Amino acid sequence: MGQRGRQKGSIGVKSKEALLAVAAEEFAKNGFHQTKVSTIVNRAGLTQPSFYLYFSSKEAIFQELVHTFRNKLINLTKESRLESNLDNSNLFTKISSGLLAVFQFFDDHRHLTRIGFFLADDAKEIKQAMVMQIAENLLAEQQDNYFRQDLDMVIVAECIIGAIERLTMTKLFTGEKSPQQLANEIVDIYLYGLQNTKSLK
Amino acid sequence: MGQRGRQKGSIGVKSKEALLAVAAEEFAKNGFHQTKVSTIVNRAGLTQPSFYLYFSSKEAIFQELVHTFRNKLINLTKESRLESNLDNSNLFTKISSGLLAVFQFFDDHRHLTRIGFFLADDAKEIKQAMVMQIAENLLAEQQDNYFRQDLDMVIVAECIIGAIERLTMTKLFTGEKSPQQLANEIVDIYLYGLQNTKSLK
DNA sequence: AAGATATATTACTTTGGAGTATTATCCTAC
DNA sequence: GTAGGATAATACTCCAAAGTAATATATCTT
Repeated sequence: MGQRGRQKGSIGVKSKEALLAVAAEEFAKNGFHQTKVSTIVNRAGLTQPSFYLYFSSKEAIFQELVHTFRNKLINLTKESRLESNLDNSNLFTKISSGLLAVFQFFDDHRHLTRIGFFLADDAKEIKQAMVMQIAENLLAEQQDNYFRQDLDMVIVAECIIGAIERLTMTKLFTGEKSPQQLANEIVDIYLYGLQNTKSLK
Repeated sequence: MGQRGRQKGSIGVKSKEALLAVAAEEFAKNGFHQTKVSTIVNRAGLTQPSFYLYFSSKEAIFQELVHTFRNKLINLTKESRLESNLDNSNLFTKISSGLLAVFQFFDDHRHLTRIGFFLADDAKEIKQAMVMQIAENLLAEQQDNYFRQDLDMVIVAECIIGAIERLTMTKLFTGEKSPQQLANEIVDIYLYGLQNTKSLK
């Protein structure tokens, strides 16, 4: 238990990674204030001062996790933009695959997602950025006359992000639905609406 | 400033109400942990020990606010259920007026809403209850063949609550949109969908 | 083999902020 | 006008948890 001094080769990178991994888990489970530095270091097999060898404060390690989330998310966005250029499938599939990428990403990074998307102070801005990007895409399709002309696409984008938020927590993270299912169901609802077009009324 | 002893008639009810009002504002603005009991009592023109005359702990006053929110919301639900029975307008108006009531309520109780709907630990259950209720209503309309038969109404309800959450924060509380506008826009989107039915494709 | 450096520990300080012991003042009832 | 309950203030205690000073040990370099 807890050797002193320098370990073989590792140069402490392992300790830092261990701290980040445990911190992600703890923050995701308990939020920022409920999470104690002492818990993080204990679970990482270290002691308090070692923590401050790698991070200047509790705030700092939290921000590093938020940053990681944001960067990964930005990369995802870039990738899926490239893909969708090559994509000549129909509208449903096009939109659905974009959503799929998001849900898949959230599912693959549950802890980071809880931190960066739900807990962080900057979650607001992160979501705002996503809204803008979705609104932009929707607007393009609208101008191509795929969508109704009378809709405010920013509002639509807000609704979609709201739906994503909610379904991520209640259906994805509970394991009730797969990323693919959620992507399809959202597109189905938003594209075609609830109304029975063969309605008898 | 700050007389000692009993005040005329008031029996301390005023102090309690002042504390609740200030606490609602502070919690809504800064969240639970960032809010200090010392700030609450200062702003209410009292001192720390007086606080504990009315509430057993900081947690207790927060819970009382959450409780108030929940009760008001439940009353709202009861009322709007009565109204919708008398209502023989069309589908759009029916759904819209239900949503309007919710947005109107949130707008009228911004602090309580932030606390009970976004900050509280029980927010999850409160929303869950709303989802179930909406899902129930939707299901009835679906069985009457107003809505497509192939949709999972729980998922739809989740999406709608997500949209409500999001629009409440970004459009209602910022003053960008009125309750009526939001209610109409949501119904429009969800009922008819995005797709251009007169599409040229 | 001997610094030098990185990594870790033991044991401590500090502080913000929740909650309290005690005392004082005002109002009502008798 | 005085006893007693209610409402308030002064001046604390207490504790959890962040952060630090001083020190020890393992490995790398030459």
